[in-house]
Amino acid sequence: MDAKNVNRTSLKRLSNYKNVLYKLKALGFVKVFSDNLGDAIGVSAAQVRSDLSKFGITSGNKKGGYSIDELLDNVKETLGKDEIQKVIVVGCGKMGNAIMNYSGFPVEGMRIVAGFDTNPTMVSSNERIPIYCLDEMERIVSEEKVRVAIMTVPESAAAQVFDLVQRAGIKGVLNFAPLQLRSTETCLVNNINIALELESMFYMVKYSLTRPLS
Amino acid sequence: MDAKNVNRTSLKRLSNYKNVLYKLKALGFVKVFSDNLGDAIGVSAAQVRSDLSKFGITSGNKKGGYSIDELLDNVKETLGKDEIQKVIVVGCGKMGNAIMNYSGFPVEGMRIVAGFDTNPTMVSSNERIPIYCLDEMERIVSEEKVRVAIMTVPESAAAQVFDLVQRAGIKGVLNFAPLQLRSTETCLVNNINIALELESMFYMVKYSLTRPLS
DNA sequence: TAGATTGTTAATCGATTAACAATC
DNA sequence: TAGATTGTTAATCGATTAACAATC
Repeated sequence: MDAKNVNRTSLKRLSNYKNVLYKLKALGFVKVFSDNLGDAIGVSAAQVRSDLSKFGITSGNKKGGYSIDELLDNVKETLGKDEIQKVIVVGCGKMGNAIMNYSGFPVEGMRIVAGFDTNPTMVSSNERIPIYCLDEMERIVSEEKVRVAIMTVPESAAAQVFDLVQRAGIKGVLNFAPLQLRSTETCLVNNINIALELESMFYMVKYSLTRPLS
Repeated sequence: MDAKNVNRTSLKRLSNYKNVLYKLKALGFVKVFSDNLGDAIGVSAAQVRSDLSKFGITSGNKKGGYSIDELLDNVKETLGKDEIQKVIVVGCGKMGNAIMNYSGFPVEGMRIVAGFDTNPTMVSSNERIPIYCLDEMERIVSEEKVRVAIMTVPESAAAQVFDLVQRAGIKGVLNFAPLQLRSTETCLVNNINIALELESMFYMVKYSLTRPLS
């Protein structure tokens, strides 16, 4: 695999291919062409083949396309879906609770194991997920071997909580706080700023830039 | 302004500059250099100047840098923050309610005017925002002159609701449903897929790709 | 003035696309 | 076999960065 070209964009496409493959499989399909996969997520067939090749997936059959089962296995293995991916939610307000109850996560392979809050008496509406006090984070993260956290805290708490999260040994953060956190040497941050997304949307609409977004 | 280079990435950076400028202003600063702005959001000074220039903002002063007030006015005008930006939330489950109560939106210039749901008897925890039945969408959107919607519906309803949203006259959609919607000729879609973001995060962490994300 | 910073142009970098040999 | 599709290489495209003239 050509690691230098692997970036968030190509990874998200790979995840997307996986979703499409599951759907095709559910519909009873057995084979798929790069052309079909491209159509399904709105990219070119060349892009699909280039992506798969980049991740070292070359199970395609000239003329015959790809076996869905085989391709799915390869993609799942590449994305690490062979093992269960644990994640914690830090900040159990409305947004944190919404994510803890989010139905869009794939059933297999991804699991929210705990929530954390300054006020842990608030109970997850999803009773299966325990909520702890922030200062128990290091213990739980270590015990459960969690490496990824979702941060849904208010802006005012974000910087301080990010320190805590890093000290707990978390290696990757999906940050929903409206504050751009910077990746450090040991912890990777992916910022999702809803206000920013919305603002860019207003602009695009205002100037009728109805071309597809990247 | 050089519209052909305007894309979501540069727009989000512009929004980011605005946030930084507000913070600097609050701290009592009067002047700022492209170098400072770049540091603040983690891009180069050249990128900052290139962005501003692209949006037709050339209020900089050689040697003196930029006046924060003047630059802020220019950025706000470019982003259309001179007028109030109305938005509706379609799907008032946990995620929809979390967004209706989201504290990260700038106080000025951005306002959620209504929520919509198949079951409109559920009341917004934020009492200021009324919740209507889906079939009232066209009327409200027209009366309130809304152009942008946030979609927080289950995957199973997404395609159908997207049709409804388009028929109501919405021109831009921020989609949180775990299903990639495609932009049409008249309606621009920005997909935010939390599961996808999380999955790419797992991968990056797994291979210790702790380089900053794009 | 001398030093420093902008705005813009040219150079670089990286990602997407087109083309095509290999081959089922 | 002939036609079609992969995997990869080369060409293209676009975005970022470096460089620098203009100038405060």
